[in-house]
Amino acid sequence: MNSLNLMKLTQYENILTNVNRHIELDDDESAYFVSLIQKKIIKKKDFLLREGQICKAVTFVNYGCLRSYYQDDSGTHIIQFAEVNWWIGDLKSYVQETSAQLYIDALLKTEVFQISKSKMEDLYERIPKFERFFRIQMENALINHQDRILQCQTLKAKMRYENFVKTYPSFHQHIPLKDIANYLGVTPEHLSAIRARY
Amino acid sequence: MNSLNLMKLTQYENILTNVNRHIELDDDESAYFVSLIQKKIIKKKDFLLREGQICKAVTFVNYGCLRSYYQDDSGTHIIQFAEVNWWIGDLKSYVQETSAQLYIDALLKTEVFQISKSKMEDLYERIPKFERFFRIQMENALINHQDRILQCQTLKAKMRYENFVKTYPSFHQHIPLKDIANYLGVTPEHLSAIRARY
DNA sequence: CGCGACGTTGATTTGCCTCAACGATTGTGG
DNA sequence: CCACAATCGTTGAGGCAAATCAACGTCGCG
Repeated sequence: MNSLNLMKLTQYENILTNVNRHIELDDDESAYFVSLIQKKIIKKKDFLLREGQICKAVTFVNYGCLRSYYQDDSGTHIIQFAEVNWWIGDLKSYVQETSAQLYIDALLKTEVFQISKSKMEDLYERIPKFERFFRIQMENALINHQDRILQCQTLKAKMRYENFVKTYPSFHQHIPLKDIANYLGVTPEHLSAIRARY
Repeated sequence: MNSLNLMKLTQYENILTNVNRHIELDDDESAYFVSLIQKKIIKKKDFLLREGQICKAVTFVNYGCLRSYYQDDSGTHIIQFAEVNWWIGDLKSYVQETSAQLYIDALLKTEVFQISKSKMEDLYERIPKFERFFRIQMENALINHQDRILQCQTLKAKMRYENFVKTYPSFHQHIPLKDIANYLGVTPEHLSAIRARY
């Protein structure tokens, strides 16, 4: 491991730490992994993905904040926010190689690390541990989604909002109220009314 | 491959076909895989899992129909139905080894194949392809859950019901209306009213 | 500075829930 | 095999949570 490699690794600290929560990489593996990464800066309000494109990479947020949403004639529907250390993408489009149904854009200036699908396949081939990593990643995402479905069906808007604030306290900083309302599945007016009642 | 093994494999046709949708197994691998399976019959209304237990296995439905639900003071909330060729479990409990929040019971006499967590770990060790299989499995489940969250937030009960019927036409056979209503997040009365308006 | 986006408030409407009552169906014990 | 109970689907009346529509003040940004 030479100093060039070390330099390279420091800027990838976030993502390496994230990966190391579930699998252990030695230095060569880390170096190979980061060599697959493509870095990208997205300006506020710019798009990382648009409906109709094919989502060809998995994305990790190194700083900033992204938002994925679905759009139809009845409006936009926010699926997910992704801050630092979150993964995001249009999974369906990525897996099935069909056109994306989601838009992904930036609420702030955001830096992401992307690994293309073909490089992901190389990665799985060369370091099979990553199959495990992304399986665990998917499992955790699935658990969160199950919780969200449950909440969406069983809780009134007030409780959903309180849970949201408790679960993602940091999201409040960047995310406008109307987006939180949208994510929670209520109108901004109604969320505003809820907050007015402390 | 001797005839004993062949005999063993035929009764595992469903699950092997299911696995082979995403990964290819040779005969030895198939034999090893099925050797990990524990078979279980669940009578109608009996439980496969109860709240508070730890979910120690992944479950595949060979025939019949299961139902997973969450229970609290406000009642029961159905998370999922699982017919033939579906996988089911309390993922959170399984992954984190915490007590289950879900009940799983049978709507019909049901046969399941189970693989315990410790055997799953052996399986991942010995046939790493299975990491891939379950990663894909999780990805697909996640895609479904995303769709469901979207529907739950954007569609009125009538549309949700129509989509349900279209997506899972076979579920109608076994599953009582009140359970479908519960799964969709509406009252049986309301669903009944919806159906009355053709 | 002026425009547009955002958060707030209020009046009205609506989708869905709650509660209650009633046949029809299923299942169970005698 | 029947009688009875329990469960299920349906219908209707009344109530509530949240949507819709509209108006208004504030703020950030070009």
